[in-house]
Amino acid sequence: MNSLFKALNDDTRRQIIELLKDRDLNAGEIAAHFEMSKPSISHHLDILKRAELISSEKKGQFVNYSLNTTILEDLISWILTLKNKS
Amino acid sequence: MNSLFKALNDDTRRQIIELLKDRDLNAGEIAAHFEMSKPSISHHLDILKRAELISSEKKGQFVNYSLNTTILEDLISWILTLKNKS
DNA sequence: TTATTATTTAGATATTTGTCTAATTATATA
DNA sequence: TATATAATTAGACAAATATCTAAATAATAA
Repeated sequence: MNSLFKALNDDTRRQIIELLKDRDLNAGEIAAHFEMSKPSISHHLDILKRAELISSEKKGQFVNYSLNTTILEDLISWILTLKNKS
Repeated sequence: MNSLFKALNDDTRRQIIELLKDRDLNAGEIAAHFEMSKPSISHHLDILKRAELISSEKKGQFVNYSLNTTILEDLISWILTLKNKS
């Protein structure tokens, strides 16, 4: 869960997640949405990947990224245990 | 949401939240669960409070803290919008 | 093969964060 | 009033983080 919370604790990364909600995008397309340099975006993608929030697949020169919502189940479960006070 | 994600991005703070899930505790009781100094715990409590994850009430010398799950609704909503790809 | 494009890696740097000790504030009690 | 207890604030410092530019890697196209 540590890497998950870490990954979510950044506005740029949350925006990337929301971009990928609509459709898969390659690294360049993602970077185009931000004023930040490509290496910085690459770094954010790496953190999201480590948290398993996104996955990547190389297609020729491009690297396609897609959202991975499975890991969010764990987060929801954790939140729900808090809400159901025992 | 920024302060919420920030607050959740720390193991000690998540443990504090889980402690408060069971029952309200004062600052000293919370600190007793950790090896960390009281000022550090106080600092964590402040961050949790700013995120509205906990609230505090002074009772004599003591300050009682209690969990505030209302704010977690927003988090769940955000997660759910990600899961329902549009 | 050479040049171009897409992406990541490496290394530097400023900012943020978590932690500590010492000092302060506020309340309770002898 | 003087002392003890609970908690926070202040200030310092090391570690982590986000960002940048320059260099490296990989694939495509001339």
